[in-house]
Amino acid sequence: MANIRDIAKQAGVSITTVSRVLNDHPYVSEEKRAAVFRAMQELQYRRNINAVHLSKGKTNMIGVVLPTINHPYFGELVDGIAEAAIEHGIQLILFQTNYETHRELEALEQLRGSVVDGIIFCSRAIPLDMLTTFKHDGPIVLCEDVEQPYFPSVSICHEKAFRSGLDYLTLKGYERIGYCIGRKDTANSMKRRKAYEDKMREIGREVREEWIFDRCINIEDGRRVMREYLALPEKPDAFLVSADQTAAGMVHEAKQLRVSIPEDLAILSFDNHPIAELMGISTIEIPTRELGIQAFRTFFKHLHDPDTPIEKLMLPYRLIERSTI
Amino acid sequence: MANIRDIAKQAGVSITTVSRVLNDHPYVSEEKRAAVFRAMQELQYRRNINAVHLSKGKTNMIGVVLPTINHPYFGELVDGIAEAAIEHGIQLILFQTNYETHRELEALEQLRGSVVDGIIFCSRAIPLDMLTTFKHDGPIVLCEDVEQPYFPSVSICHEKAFRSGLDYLTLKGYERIGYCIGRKDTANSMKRRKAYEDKMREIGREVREEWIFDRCINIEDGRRVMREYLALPEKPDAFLVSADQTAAGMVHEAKQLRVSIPEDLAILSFDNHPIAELMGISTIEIPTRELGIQAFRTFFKHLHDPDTPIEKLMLPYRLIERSTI
DNA sequence: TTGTATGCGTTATCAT
DNA sequence: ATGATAACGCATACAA
Repeated sequence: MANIRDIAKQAGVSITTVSRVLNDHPYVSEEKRAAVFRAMQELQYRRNINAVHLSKGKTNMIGVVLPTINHPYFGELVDGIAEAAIEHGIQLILFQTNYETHRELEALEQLRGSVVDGIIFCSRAIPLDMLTTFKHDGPIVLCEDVEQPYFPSVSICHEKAFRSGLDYLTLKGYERIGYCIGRKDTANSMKRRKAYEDKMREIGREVREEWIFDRCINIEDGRRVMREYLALPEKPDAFLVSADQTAAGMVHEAKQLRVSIPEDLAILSFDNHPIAELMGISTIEIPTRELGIQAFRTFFKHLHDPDTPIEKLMLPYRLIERSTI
Repeated sequence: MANIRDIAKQAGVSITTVSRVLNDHPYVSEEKRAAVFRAMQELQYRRNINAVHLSKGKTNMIGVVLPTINHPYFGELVDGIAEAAIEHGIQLILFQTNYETHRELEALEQLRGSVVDGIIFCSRAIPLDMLTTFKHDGPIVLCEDVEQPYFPSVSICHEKAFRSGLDYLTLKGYERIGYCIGRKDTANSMKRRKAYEDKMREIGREVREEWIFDRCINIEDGRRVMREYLALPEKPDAFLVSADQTAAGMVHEAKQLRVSIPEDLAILSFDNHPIAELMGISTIEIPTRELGIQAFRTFFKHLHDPDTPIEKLMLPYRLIERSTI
């Protein structure tokens, strides 16, 4: 592979001049510029980007941390991030954590080792105080509804959204309400629990732990919930479900188990991914793709101006009525 | 940021010794090793991986080229690739092409510029002869059923699979068969067309261009096909559809348009993604995730032994009967 | 077992 | 407008 030195020799100019041509600097005569281009052509020159990275101390890459890419929510989110990133010539490097915190730490080490210029956490499992350790290694953006002054974040207001869902359910006459969340310990889930507890208090119902289902992320989880629902001595009459995928699994399993939806059990979920429309699931739309776009924009602002104020950006959600309520 | 030199000074050893400790080389006395570790601790040392990359001429990163990550097929494929990659400490960098060839070229330039050690094409649009130009810049693996001696590939045998689908349809009494494919010009699609033409000849039916639908990838495409189907003066009685997503859109739109499936129209699709089960779609399962795993393994073999013979790996498919036939 | 010297390919600084 | 040279941070052949 020809390098910048070979080009310089071939074109009869200095290395510096070649570098100037490479980087569109002014102050290069047309003749020399042409000579450099010719030499690059002849020698099939490609610049070694690792050398650029080392020299500049930047890579134009951003780390994207998520549990799995194979899920509509993260697929849409990354799609949004990628769309915004490509406009600025920034590449995405993927860190699939499978919910393991040590994988998140690996990603952070990459930030510290300047393999990436920054990180967007699509989902976070490691404690915030551990994260703050990496605060000065580059911009970190969170996609979650969490109270903290250290990192910018982008999300919907999960507490409000969950509350809206509960309001809608009670408005429709349901009061024996259970719910499903992804991971009990995430910020988003804690917000939801708070909304739930508040609402139960408001309508004079008690919180029933056996009506709360944890680890509900994909379709199979929904099936499991439905089977467990059936075994419940006292059953809820409605479920608020934090992901369309899970709701889809519930609806499908309900059909097998001859549970009528919404007669026996009403379901309201979140996301409004394509599957929700296909299966007629009532849901609260989360602008996932837009979330990704905004997450990147936020990252980019902080990348170029580290003094950008830490903001918590909230995007709107909206309820979509279909036939599971 | 402290560098290797600072550590050497602090620990009172040479740079080489530090490097040896860093890379787990033998022949370092315990005292010095300890001293180095202590210095690294004290100075909060992290090694700059870009420097490692430059020095080694490798990055331990692999480029993954695909049109969009936000689609179950590519989601599963990447999931498989990632699973295998992580075992070998290799990172994924994502190139979303949106089906634009210049984006694929950008990815290839990154290979040439040694930003990535190799590339897996989950979907390819640029011509093969252009691709061969990059043959010596690093291993390139294709996930398509294409005849060529230059690159290893991993796929199912689309011609046979499509033929199986057609056989099954005719066995069930359908002969007025149309089909949907993703992109007319891909290798996979051309294989399918061949299978279709052969079968039509075999059963004495002519190929009807208006029964062939191009650009069928996602759900919305399926809706479109269904509407166009309804406007057809003469209608097929069955469709072979190259993606569950599209089939799902068709089934959903059919319901709206009061077309009975399978009475008015039978549908057999490919993939067996979760949505196929949820919607009861008969489909031919493609082991997408396994495809990804094998694609990575193939890449990895070629990375470490460039003389590995170029192979075309074929994975099995299987038909799953549900209720759209 | 340890260290010296050199290379990796580019950018940046400072002269001229 | 152009060029010589010093970083950038690490790995490694070679010497000791």
